[in-house]
Amino acid sequence: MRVNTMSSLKKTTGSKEDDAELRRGPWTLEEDTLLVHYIARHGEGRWNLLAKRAGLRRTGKSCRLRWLNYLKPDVKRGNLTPQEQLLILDLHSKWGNRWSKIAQHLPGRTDNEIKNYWRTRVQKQARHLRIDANSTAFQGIIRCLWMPRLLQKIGGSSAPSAMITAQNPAVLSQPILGYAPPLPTFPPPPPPLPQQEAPLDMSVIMHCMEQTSDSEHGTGSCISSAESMNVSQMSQLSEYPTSTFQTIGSNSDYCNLVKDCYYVDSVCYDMESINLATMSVPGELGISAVDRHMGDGDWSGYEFGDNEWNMDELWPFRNLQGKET
DNA sequence: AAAGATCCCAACCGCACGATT
DNA sequence: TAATCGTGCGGTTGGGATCTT
Repeated sequence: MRVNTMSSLKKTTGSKEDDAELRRGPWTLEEDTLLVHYIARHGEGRWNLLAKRAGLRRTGKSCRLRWLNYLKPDVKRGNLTPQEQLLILDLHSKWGNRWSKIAQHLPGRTDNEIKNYWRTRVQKQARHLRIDANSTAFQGIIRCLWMPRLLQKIGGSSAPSAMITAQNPAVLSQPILGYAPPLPTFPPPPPPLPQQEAPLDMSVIMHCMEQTSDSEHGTGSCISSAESMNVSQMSQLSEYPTSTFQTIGSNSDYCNLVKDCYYVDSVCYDMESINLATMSVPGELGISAVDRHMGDGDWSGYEFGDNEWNMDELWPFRNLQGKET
């Protein structure tokens, strides 16, 4: 446990008396033990008093935070599961940065952990694309790209092209951590897509993104933020060719964008056919010509890893991302 | 192998708000 | 009614771990 091996303590910014009295910085194993034993005997609450009586030279706030975020027995450690990630994305689209409220729907996960996840994984992607993480465009990308991918992962498909379909209700009807989405309202999916679908025109996509990101008043997203897309709808997204998908959303350009991205990455996996050198990418996205090269990435062989599951794996533009400067 | 860059997350901070004195 | 206390929340930071060059 990293935090317990660290012995350095930051200096307080308070008075000299405070310096002598209060410890800050990483908790030691001894402090953890004191806190756990005290709470086991006397319970939580009255944190300032608790800190004194337990013999901890910590503020009540610090004790409370340590207990809630780390020591409490039901705190879950480790990577967030795809189900949890999906739930976070969905709930954040509804409630915004209401971390504690979101955390209430993820048993064992703390608001701090969810907040960290959002900042380190989700906002990072928004920064890479020079899109406001709270913009309609980015919300749409999350709903129409990442969430279907998470559903794909949840469905347990080993091959990237395997889809979660309406014919696979065993997957779709399962509530995620007690979160039961509404039933789908989509029409039956069309026949499978032909593999000779026209190559993706990335310049059109980027153009759509630019326009959509400029439209911040509710019409930009293919899925209304007011009425969130349910799990089945998201999964069925993948069943629709672009032409069909156009009819679903309120903004056909944007829906084409997200559909095309998802379609190309998850069905075709033939990024070799995209001539990146000729692409015209709006400057707003800040993707340099160099960064657009796919040389480092091997899209044709790309697969989702089984052990690791993070946003980078879900991100269709990951090989287009420039390094942050 | 080493240095620098980046990632990640535990912990801190300030503020708000309700309860209590 | 005002002051104080306890708690909770969201934003930010520090620094070890990991990755890249």
